Amino acid sequence: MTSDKIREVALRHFTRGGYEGASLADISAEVGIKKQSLYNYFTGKDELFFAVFRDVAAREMLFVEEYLKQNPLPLEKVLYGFLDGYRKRYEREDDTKFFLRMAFFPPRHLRQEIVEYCNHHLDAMGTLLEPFFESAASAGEMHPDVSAERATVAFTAVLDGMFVEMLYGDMERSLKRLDASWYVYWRGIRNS
Amino acid sequence: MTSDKIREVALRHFTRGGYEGASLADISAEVGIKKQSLYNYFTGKDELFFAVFRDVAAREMLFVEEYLKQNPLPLEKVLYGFLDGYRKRYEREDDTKFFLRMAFFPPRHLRQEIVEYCNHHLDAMGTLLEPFFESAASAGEMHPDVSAERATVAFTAVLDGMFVEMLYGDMERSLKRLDASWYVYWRGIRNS
DNA sequence: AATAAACTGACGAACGTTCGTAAGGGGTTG
DNA sequence: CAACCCCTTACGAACGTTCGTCAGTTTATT
Repeated sequence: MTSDKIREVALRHFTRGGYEGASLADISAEVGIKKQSLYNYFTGKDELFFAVFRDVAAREMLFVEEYLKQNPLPLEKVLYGFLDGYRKRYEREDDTKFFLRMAFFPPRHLRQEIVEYCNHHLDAMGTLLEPFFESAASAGEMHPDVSAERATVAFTAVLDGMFVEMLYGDMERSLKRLDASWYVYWRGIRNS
Repeated sequence: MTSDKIREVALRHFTRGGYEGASLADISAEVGIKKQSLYNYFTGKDELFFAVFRDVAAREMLFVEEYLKQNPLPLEKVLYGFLDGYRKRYEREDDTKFFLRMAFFPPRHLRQEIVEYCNHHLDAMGTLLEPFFESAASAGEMHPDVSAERATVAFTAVLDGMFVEMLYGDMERSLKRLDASWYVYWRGIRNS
C-alpha cells in the first residue's frame, strides 16, 4: 500500500528534520513518486503530518498497554523491564523520537492540536501506570514514606531522562545513565 | 548595539522555530531593519546562528560556574538549590531551551559542529559537579553503597527530567515533578 | 467504461543571498 | 572653517532555488 509507504517515509523525515525541515519533494522522491502524487492520498502537508502523528500515538499507546498487560510481577521487575523495553524500542523505531520532538517543539500553527493530543496521551499513560504503584504500596514493596503518586511522577521523570540521553545519541552514555538513574530511583522508593 | 539586538531577537526565533523555522525576514523585521542589512553584521544565517549559539553556551556555563562558586554547603542544599536555580533561570531566559533544542535536534548541516560543542559543554559541567559528590562522599553525607559517579550521573538525569517537563510547558506539572524527582533522588543517595 | 493513481506543467510565495548605491559621521587634509 | 575621503550602515532591486499546492492529462486496473 502506497499510503503506508508514504507515512513510513514521512515519519522518518519529520523525525529528522521536524515539520519545517521535512519537504514533500524529498519524501515523495524516497517513496518513488512525484510530490504532486502525494495529493492523491493526503489533502496537504498538514494532513500527512497528522496521519503520521496519529499512527505514532496509537503505536506508542499500544506498546505501553501490551507491556503492562503481562502477568503481575514484583514492582522492581515491572519498572525496570518497562525502562529497558522502551530503550530497545527506541533503538528500533522512530516513533518515540518523533513523538518527543513534536511534543517539545511543535510547529506553531499545529501547536494546540498537538498539545491536546499529548495531554491525552500522558493522562492515559498515568492511568495505566499508577495502579502498579498503588498495589505495590499495599503489598509493602514500597517504603511507606513514598506515596504512590510521587513514585509514579518520579518514575516518568526517570523515563524522560533516559529518552533525553538517547535523543542525544550516545548509546554508551545512555546505558550508564539508565543504570545510575534506576539504581538511585529504586533505592529511593523500595522498602527494606 | 544593533548586533546585540539582532542576536537577542534571533535567539528567540531560533528557540521557538528551530533553525529551519526561523526566517531572516522575521528576525530583521522585529529588529527594525531589512533582512539585507543583517549581512552587515553576519556573513549569513549560519554565522548568525553560531554567534547566538556561542553566546548561549557561554552564559550557560557562566551560570553553572557562578552557582557552584558559592561557599561550601551540605550536599542536599547545593543540589536542590542547583535544580531550583536552573528552574528559575529557565522561566526567565530562552538560553537553556535554545540549547536543549539544538542539542537534541540540530540542523543536519551543522550537526557535527553543534555536537562537538555540546560534548565539551557536558564534560565541563561534569567536571564542575563531580567534586561536590566526591567530597560529600568523603564527609559521609552519601550512602556508602552509592558511588559519586552514579550519584552524579543520576543527578544530571534528574536535571534533564525537569528540563523536559518545562519544555512541555506546564508549570504546575513541572513543580510536581521537581518535587517528586528530588524527593526520591535524595532518599536514594543520602546516608541515614 | 469507470475509477484510481500516476504523470506533466505551472503557480505564487517565501527562502537565503548578492549587488550596487545612497546617506551619515569622523578624521584628516587644504 | 570648509572640503575631502573613507568607512559604516542602511536600503531597493533582483537573483536563483525551493517550497506547498492546484489543474489537467495519461496510464493501468478492474
